[in-house]
Amino acid sequence: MLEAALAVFTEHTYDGTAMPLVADRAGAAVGTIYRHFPSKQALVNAVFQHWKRLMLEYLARGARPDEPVRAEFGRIWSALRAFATDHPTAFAFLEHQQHEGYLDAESTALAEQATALATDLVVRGQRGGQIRAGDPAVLVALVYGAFVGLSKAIRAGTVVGEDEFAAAERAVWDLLRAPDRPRQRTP
Amino acid sequence: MLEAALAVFTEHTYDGTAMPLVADRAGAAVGTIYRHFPSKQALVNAVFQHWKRLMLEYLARGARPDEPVRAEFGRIWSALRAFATDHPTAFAFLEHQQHEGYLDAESTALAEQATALATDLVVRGQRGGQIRAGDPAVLVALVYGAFVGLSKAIRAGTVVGEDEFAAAERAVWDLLRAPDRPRQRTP
Amino acid sequence: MLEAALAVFTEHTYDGTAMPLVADRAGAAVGTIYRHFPSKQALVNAVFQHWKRLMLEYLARGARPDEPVRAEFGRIWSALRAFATDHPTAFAFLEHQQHEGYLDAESTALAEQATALATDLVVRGQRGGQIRAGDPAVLVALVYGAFVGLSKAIRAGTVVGEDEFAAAERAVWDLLRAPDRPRQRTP
Amino acid sequence: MLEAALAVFTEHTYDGTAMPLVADRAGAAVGTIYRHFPSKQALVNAVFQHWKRLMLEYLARGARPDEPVRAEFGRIWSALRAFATDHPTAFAFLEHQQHEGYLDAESTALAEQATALATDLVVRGQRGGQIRAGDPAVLVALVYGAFVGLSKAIRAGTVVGEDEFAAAERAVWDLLRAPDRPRQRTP
DNA sequence: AATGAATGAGCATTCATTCAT
DNA sequence: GATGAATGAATGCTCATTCAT
Repeated sequence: MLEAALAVFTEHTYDGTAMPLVADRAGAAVGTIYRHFPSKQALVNAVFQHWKRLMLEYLARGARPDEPVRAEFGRIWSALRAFATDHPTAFAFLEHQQHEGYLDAESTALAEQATALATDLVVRGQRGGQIRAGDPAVLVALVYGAFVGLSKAIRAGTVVGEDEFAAAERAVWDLLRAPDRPRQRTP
Repeated sequence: MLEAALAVFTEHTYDGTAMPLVADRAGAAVGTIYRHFPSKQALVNAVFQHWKRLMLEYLARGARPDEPVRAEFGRIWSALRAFATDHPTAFAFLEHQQHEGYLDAESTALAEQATALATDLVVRGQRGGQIRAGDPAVLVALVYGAFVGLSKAIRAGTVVGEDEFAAAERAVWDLLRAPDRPRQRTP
Repeated sequence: MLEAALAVFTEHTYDGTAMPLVADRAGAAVGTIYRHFPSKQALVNAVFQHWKRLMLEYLARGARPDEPVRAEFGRIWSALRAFATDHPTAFAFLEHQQHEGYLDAESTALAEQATALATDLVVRGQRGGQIRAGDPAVLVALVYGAFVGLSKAIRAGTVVGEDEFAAAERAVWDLLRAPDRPRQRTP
Repeated sequence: MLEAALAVFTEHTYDGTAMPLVADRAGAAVGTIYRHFPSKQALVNAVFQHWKRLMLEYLARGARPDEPVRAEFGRIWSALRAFATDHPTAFAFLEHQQHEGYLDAESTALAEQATALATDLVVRGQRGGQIRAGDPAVLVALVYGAFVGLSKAIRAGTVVGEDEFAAAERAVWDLLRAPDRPRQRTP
């Protein structure tokens, strides 16, 4: 049922989705949905939380304490990629802007958890000199934005192979990583 | 009226926006909107086209033929920044995903025009060796995505000063630019 | 303008007709109609009265006092025919049932005038023995109904030539005329 | 619900009838109507077909093969009378002109079926010499028109008793029947 | 627990009418 | 006098939600 709701919400927007449509897709009756979720809003939030949690699991998977920042970035990038590949609809749904209107506190908290994870990485990288200086929030925004842009392009039809994806990862790391000292000084 | 429509569409989604709401915001009656636009869909498209065109103007502004690629990137970045600063709501509206359902051919064409502009820059940069190899569509997706991510953060409350913005520009250029040869070879 | 109103009211029903449509057809602006008629209802009534009056003129035309009943019937039949031929749209409009909702007192009075004229003929014919006995209202209803049915068929596409029309007139007169005494009694 | 729809459509015209009005009359909510009929147009057609079919049943009732034409006419007349008496609103509804705009193919076919039935009778009567010569369509139009005119009068308040009705039937048969030969020749 | 018919507020859109130009 | 843009109530229709089965 969460599956069905995810599909139609992603296809039609929250406001553009009629409950009967969700029911049809789920192969259940409207009334049945209301037995499990008190309202449409509760349903989207359940959907959001379900997949955001799964995404967080992907991100946490294989994490090692004291992992080098560069490697951690690579692992996170791969995790995002895996999630977006395994659950493309879910990823599309999660990244849609304008969830603001109907997301509840728990959903918002979950979303922030993902951001916190990324911010933490950036901060550690900055401390260790591997990641360039500047507001971590800005860097996270740029990097996550880049990833979202890429996924959007993929969903829109751009074919991105294994190599291409790895190249993209390196490109984004170049966005993040501290510039070489010599380069900065010499004209 | 385009102003009012922009505001409410951005706040509430296309489907989430009721025409009376547009009317209220415009300080006009519902019927009046229908004198100017035959339907809600025509209205969003008018809004989309109006601001997309303005954005294209910003991007074209100050362009010089034979401008070096690095400089051109900087100018485009500044143009985007200027547009997003001057018309934050419009920028938010334009970058919303899921426009697909209701945009007409002309709107889509306009959107592609902007992408073409960016792709063109990337291709030229690749030919000249300033921009890294790879599918230009992927690079454009990453870069535009990064910019969108940044604007989203700004709209969400992150304060980004002049310096910070310039730093972000350099970071994104690092995403784009061809890596230094020596760095790749030496351990 | 009455012409235009007649046309659209006949094509679309009173309720189904929008004032802008009347305006378009009349080649005038909507406001202009309201300069001449205070409301849509006033307009239909003007239309109704205009053509009902004309129809009454047709019926009165060529009337002779002390004309034999049979001849008078023929003349009235021809008058109806002439009116329905000269102003087919007007005839169609006038004969539409369900005028009740919006016709005012004067329109109703005019309609009754036509009925009175026919009833008077029937009563005189009954007194003179040329027209069969029975409630004159019933006979008038049958005869006028027959004429309306015929016009409807014509408007629907049935082609009715001069001879056919004369034959129809004789048939309807047979409906009206007193049956021959001998026929009733002798087998 | 068909009952309620019939009532309001007959009182107010198709275009003049608002769906909430139908709902009120049916003692149901607007949405409920739309569970049973996909649109207002579908509703009128359902109403039309329901009663037109019933009327056809009335007409078919008691038909005998090889029934003499005169008797068949009487039976049909009685059937019409019975239908118009049992279902006066339905009869009024069915006979309103200008159904053209919204009736669908099936409704139209049903209407033609009734006409065909009458035309068939006339043709047989003409072959047997009982019914006067001439375009059967014209005769059917006159006769059905006469019946409609009568019903209209009745609905408008004219009281028509059993005898009166039988007399009307004879009068209309006189419209239809072939004139006596002798009458035509002798002065 | 599941169903889906019923509800009525709400939506996009139209239309009679007004009124500044 | 004529115009047609503006108005907002009303229309056909949809949809989140309820509830008897």
